[in-house]
Amino acid sequence: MGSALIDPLTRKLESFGSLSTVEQAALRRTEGTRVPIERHHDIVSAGDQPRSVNVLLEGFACTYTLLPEGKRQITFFHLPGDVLDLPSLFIPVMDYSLCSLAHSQLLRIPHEAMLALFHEHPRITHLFWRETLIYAAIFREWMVGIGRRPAFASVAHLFCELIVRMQAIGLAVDHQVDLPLTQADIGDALGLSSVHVNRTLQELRGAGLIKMTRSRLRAIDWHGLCDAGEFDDSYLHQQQMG
Amino acid sequence: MGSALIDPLTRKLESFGSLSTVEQAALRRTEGTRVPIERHHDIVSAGDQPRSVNVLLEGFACTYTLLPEGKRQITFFHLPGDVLDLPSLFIPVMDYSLCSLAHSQLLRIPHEAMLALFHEHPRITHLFWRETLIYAAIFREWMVGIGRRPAFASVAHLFCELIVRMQAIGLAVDHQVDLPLTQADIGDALGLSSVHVNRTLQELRGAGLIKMTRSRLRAIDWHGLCDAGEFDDSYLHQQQMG
DNA sequence: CGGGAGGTTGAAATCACTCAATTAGAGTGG
DNA sequence: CCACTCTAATTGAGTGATTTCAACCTCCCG
Repeated sequence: MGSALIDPLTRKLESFGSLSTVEQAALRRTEGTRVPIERHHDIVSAGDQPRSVNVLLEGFACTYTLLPEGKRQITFFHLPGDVLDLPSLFIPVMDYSLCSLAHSQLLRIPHEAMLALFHEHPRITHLFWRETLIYAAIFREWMVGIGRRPAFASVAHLFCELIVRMQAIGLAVDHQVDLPLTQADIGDALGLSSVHVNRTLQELRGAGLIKMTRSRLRAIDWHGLCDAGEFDDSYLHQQQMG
Repeated sequence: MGSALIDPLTRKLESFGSLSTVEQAALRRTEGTRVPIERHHDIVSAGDQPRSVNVLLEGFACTYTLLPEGKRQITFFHLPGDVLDLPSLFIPVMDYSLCSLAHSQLLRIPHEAMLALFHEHPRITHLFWRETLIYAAIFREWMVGIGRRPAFASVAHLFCELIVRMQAIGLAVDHQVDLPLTQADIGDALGLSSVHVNRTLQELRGAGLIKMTRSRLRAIDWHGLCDAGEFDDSYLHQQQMG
């Protein structure tokens, strides 16, 4: 059943480590329910105690936290192949919320199935742990950007990260990606107001670094964009580059 | 040899999950070399490819990243019991640097010994993984603070986090802790200038929330401090509270 | 041809930064 | 025990980045 469905997960895991045929087969055999989800719907909310884990098969999602005054901080953008709520396997209560940013497809896998997979395949366990550690590296890089980089560099860096991550799973060609992000989303990720994001995007366009329509981002000058964002992809620890 | 030394690690692991006597014994049996380290010395640097892992036995350390222009972003404060460079087990090249903030004691454990421990004790593996996930939750909370909270709340939140984490390992009594942080360190962690940190600390003192000497922090009004920082300790997922 | 979400613009206000000088403290050597 | 020194804390003034508020525009979709 999961057969073709779980492919994005396999592809993602293989973007930073290799799997044996046996392990690939075990992943494919893992049971799960396909769940479609509309744009801008919560997938899991802070405080929930999930009994299953959600794999993003298609679409786009984000992790976020809401502050008392109503401000929002997005703490991660999830791409196809990501396990959205892996922490729920080891930490019963969710401390963050998840929201779809585009019409998406999820694969819902029961905790038991996931834990059985880990039990039987230690290398898969290590790959998932490795993924957790790479996410932590991405978090650190976001902290650097939010804390110490001015808006221009910060936005450039985010775009570089997303393009490289999309490329690693085959969803970007030629530094060009579908990005269903509003300027408010970008601002909430980088700690900026949407007005300031708007002006910063104009600067990036003016500098000839990017072209951007409603839902498509293209890096016209990839090296220039990397420079502007002080971007060095080594922290993403990709096995291969696109 | 590691016998008495590894205790802080055991205590830390038990602060968010329980260990059997067998598992505790296995941890105690793990070989390692004790290494003292001066204040303000790098323990590991970005780009290194360590063959061993460092446990902080005593003292205080931080993870940081240096930007081209010389700015620094601290991305984590490590307390006794923390494994400082666990990622090096699964990710060969370090993407961050580590620095001691006080005279400290390390326990250096070879990668093989660590991996053997994981191989033989799956529950220890899961506890360490759980620790990694809790760190990720702390990272998210830092992003929220850096990105969306004004300085006053941001500093208050950081102090709350450190006091609770110190309490969990028995190093804080009565909301009072030894904190060998300069105002520049605090600023580099929160994305603020040291001048602004100075003024913010004066406000916190003026509001009757804290008392602070060079290396000692005391929350005079714990609830007030939590309010000011919008602090809710659930994201730290502590097993027990001190 | 509305309606609504998201993008764009301008002006005023604010938070935080930089620069530069001064003070306080802790440790050291004589 | 006192000068000396270095690091860290403090202060003031001027600047700059980013926010807020509020209005207006534009595009997409039904």
